[in-house]
Amino acid sequence: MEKLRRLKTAESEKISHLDYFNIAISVDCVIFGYDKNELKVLLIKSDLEEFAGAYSLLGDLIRTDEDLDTASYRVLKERTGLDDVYLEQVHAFGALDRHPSGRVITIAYYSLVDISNHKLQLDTNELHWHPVHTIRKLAFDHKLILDTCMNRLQTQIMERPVIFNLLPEKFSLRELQKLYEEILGTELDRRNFRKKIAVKDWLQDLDEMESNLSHRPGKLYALKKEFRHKSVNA
Amino acid sequence: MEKLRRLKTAESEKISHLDYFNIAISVDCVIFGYDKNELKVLLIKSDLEEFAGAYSLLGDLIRTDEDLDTASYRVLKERTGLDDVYLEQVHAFGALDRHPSGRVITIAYYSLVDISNHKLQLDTNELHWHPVHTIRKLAFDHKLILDTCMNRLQTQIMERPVIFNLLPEKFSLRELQKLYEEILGTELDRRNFRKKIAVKDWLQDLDEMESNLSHRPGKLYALKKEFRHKSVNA
DNA sequence: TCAAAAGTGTTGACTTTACACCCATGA
DNA sequence: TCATGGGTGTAAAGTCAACACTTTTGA
Repeated sequence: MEKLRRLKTAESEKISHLDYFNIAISVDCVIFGYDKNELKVLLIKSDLEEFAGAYSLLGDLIRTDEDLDTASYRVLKERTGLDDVYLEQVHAFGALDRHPSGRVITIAYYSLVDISNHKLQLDTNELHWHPVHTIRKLAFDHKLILDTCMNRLQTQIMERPVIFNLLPEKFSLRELQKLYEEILGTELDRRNFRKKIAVKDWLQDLDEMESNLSHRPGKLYALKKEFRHKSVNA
Repeated sequence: MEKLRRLKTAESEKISHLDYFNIAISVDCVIFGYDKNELKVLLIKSDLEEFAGAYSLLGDLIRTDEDLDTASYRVLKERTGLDDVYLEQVHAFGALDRHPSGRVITIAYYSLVDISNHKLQLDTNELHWHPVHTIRKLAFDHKLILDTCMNRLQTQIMERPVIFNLLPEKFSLRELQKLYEEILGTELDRRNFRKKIAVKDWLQDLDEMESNLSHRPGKLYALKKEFRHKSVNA
């Protein structure tokens, strides 16, 4: 009762799979920024007739010679000129009808950029920052993707030092707290917040103070060097 | 300085994208089972010459007419005959060299099945349950995928009632605790464990007892109906 | 009567929350 | 001198971890 089984070679398998090579695959990036106490996301006017007037996330088809993370870095770099951003893969979306051009499966990433420190050329290409809380609908399934990434961001900021990618290198605890409150949608007690952050031991005291304020200046901090990672995998 | 911009139609975009339709996309399922106090994963002998002798996860290319979750359900059903399993998407893997046949991006799922309750026809197709802790290497990047899914499982069981998909409908608290310990790789205090589970309020007391044991029988419980979901999205 | 596991509460350590006053700065 | 936010500690509540004895069953 022994069974003989022919081993396929990779090459023969490739041929038998050719049928399946007509699904396209893309990355879409939820690019978060923080400016004037508001969490924002970078959107572009959709260039598809089907979604005329609607905004969409920034994305592109994946090229055959780049892996997933590389593809999303490329999208970010091409669209914003930035390459020191935080990137994290969140989820794959593959509903049959999610793209009117045909079958496109997309891998969603969120990324965090420090708006203030970078001057994007936004005016040139219909690219704009939109306050996250004002966004009601987007092209494709991008609202769902945005919400999924927003949830992920909310859980991540409690667990790992990612939020600092949204801030300038030097920041005060007040600025940090405001950002937490904006992302979580809650108010936090100042004393308890400071204790919680102190325990995590993420921050370096810079021995510098804020300036140009109409009130008592606070100390400035920076994220400790050992936590400055640009992305997390798996 | 107004700019005129031609809107593409979905159809025209499709044509310009044809170049990109030569990346294949698959799903791979980490199918966990629990038997004889061991967490196991269902593996198949790789049918690629390049990985002769190695085992791999169960996966398949995605068909053009099925979405991601459907594809992984299909893989499960085809390979195991089961369709009442828990499935959850975990991560997309897309390294350039992860598949010797060419560019294949895979979406990894983990799934949980109750081994005892289902008789798979395992002998027919080189499909076997392997104790998770004994697995050192797998074909492709499947060891990485397994580890990623294992981590996800560990965090999920603390937060949501997913673990019950590995158990028969009726189980004792001792069986449940053993399973937690096996997945987490730790020992748990019995009294504290029972308190923790009680607080979560996931269980229905069946007013039945174990039987055929050579020691004092324990009460039997079942997961409350409202928690019996077969998968979670996003 | 032995072996095995069921069932059950309390204490101390730790963590989290709520809360108020004085201080430094620029307008 | 006013408005704004900086900086700080404590007490009470809640959560978590450690720990032991009696009971039930079948062999």
